[in-house]
Amino acid sequence: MQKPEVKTKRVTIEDVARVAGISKSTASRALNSKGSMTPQTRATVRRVARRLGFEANAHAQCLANGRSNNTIGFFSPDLDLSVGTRKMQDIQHLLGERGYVVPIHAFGYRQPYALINQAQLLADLRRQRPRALVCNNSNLREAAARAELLRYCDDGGLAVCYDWPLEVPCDMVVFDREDATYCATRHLLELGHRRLGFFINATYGAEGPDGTEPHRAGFLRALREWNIEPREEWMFPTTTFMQVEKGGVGLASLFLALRERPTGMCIVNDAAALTFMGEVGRAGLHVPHDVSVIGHDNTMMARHGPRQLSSVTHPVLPIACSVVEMLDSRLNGRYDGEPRKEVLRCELVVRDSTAPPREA
Amino acid sequence: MQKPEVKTKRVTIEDVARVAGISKSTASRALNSKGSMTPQTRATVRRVARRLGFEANAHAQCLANGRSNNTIGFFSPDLDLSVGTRKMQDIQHLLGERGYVVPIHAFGYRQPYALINQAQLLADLRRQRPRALVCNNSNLREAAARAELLRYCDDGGLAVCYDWPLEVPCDMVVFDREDATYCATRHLLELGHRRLGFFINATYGAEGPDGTEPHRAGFLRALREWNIEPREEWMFPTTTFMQVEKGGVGLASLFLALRERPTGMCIVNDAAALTFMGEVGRAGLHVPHDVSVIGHDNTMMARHGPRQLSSVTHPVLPIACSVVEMLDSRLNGRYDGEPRKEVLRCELVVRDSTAPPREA
DNA sequence: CTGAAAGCGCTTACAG
DNA sequence: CTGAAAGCGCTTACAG
Repeated sequence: MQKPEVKTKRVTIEDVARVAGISKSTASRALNSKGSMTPQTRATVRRVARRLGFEANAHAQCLANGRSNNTIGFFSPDLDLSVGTRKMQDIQHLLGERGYVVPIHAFGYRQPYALINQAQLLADLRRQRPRALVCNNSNLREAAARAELLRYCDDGGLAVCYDWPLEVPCDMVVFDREDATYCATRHLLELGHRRLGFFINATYGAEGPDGTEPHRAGFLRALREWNIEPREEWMFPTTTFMQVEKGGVGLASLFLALRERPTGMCIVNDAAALTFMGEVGRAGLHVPHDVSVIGHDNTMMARHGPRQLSSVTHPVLPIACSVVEMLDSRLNGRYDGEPRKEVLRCELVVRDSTAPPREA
Repeated sequence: MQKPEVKTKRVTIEDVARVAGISKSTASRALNSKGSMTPQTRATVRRVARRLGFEANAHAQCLANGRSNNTIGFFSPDLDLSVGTRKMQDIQHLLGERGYVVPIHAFGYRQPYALINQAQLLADLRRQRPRALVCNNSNLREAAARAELLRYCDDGGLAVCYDWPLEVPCDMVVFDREDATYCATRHLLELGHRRLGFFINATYGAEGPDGTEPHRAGFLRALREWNIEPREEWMFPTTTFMQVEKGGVGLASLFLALRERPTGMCIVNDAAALTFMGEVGRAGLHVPHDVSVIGHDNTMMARHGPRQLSSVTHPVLPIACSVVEMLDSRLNGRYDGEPRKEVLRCELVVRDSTAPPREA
């Protein structure tokens, strides 16, 4: 009683060996370019393998080898539509060039982070026994998830983390977010703004190791340097929209409802900044005359979109290169020392969404 | 001579069994909730496993089971910053809710597709023996890659493809792109435009099964219905920028250099449409008075950005739901018949980037 | 250069 | 309810 799809038996290395008239051992060596043997034999085995359509079972190989040799797990709680994904693209690509397969274990914004069991997912990934791990830990919220990562490292697993400082004994590339928002805010202050608002979307709102959200910290530091007291009602509430653009829409309505408004807005994320500009513009306000806006990340849309947006850069490619270089040096044994940490910073890009305030 | 990191031997199910004082077989059953046994025993085994930090080796399980039970491979030649990724988010999420782990094998835009060996990557994925495969085949260009997919299906592998019609015997959800661009173009025609331009970025330019690119085909069909001859110089050359926004910038400079310009532009991709609007706006043209613009996908930025953009929707969630439903019904044996095919369509969303042409 | 054998870590009939 | 044994498909010392 066969099922409609006759699941033909998979061809194994044993089949290849039999047809080629040699042993499994030799077949394996021929296929993996190991040991020495007659070029003759090697060629025959390969030909037979091709003809039979042999494909080594990756699981059996991993089991025999102890560790999968060329797959690197990529873990990221984020799969955004912006710089986060761009970094993943770059890292995956650079690693791909070096011969690695890098499946991405990421999670989009369909639901609040709280509902995703990050620890479980990391554990699942670890059970795959990848050769190494690349981990974007910027939204690795649960302590349990961090514990999983720590455990992976303690077990001798090779990992490189990026984007966020974390107390894990592995190489790390961090982007100085505090500094980024500080730079953005300072730009507004230097233009003469004294009434400043701040907004961040929840998807960017992970907390730093010291318990404070770094973007907010950078904003407050700049204000402190200028001896300005932050105004409660201008520290706009973090929204939990999974689509950051919606955050900008909500922000605009709060802003417009205000009796007394800031003259400058520091918004952590270009997309949110652009939708904010769109909404207040349609409400009759003029940017930058009525309100200056500075975003974060310096995306393509900030540069070339319908309205240009001042922003601070997010060093996507440098971060990716550093991650890959660190990983590669470990994989090749070029480096075998203490965990390294590299910090990368933003640059300010001024465009016409920021100008001195009207009253100045 | 031990290496600095003493790679402690991994704890196996054998260790668990030994400590718990029972056999491997029983330990396995206890951990996997199979067979029947004293609640006592089961509890003991689980406790021991937890205490020892046992984690089943996924490869060994797959090998023993014949097929990995809960990982579904997700293959996509794209990892964009728009609807493509949004669909992946949704599919991954919906599948995750059903208990599956869905690592994404995708490839970003760092380089032209030509340089990526899709066939090799698909073969690698297949060697992982996933429970099933979800495949976004919209940029599955190489015949070799298609052959790999076909082979996977022929070998009895379970797959669901989406986004693009392909001659593969598996369930399929396709978005009618020809129709989408037809609708967008018709909107311009109905407004009275007769001089129409068309632009598509290479990343969207895969060809349909009949050898024509469907968006272009939809554009031409609309023109034909209105008895309008397409003008060579207004069929703007497809650019190969990996970042679609740049496509809009290049398009703008070509457009501005034209002696005689179209009054309406049909642009396949909102991001490109928005950067186009930005660039021509800064060159002194007014949208929609000097030129009407309609995009594709109806993204958040089209709705809430600095300039609102008419667009046609891309049914992200419906596509994702259909894909998951089809897959789920097969996995659960609720359906076991012939390959199914579902076609989804766009809706037109009119905003203020389109208006009747000046001369009308 | 090549082959027989052991082993990777699990699961699952098959006996008891 | 539980255990001994076979087997999943490969690789790699170890002999020859």
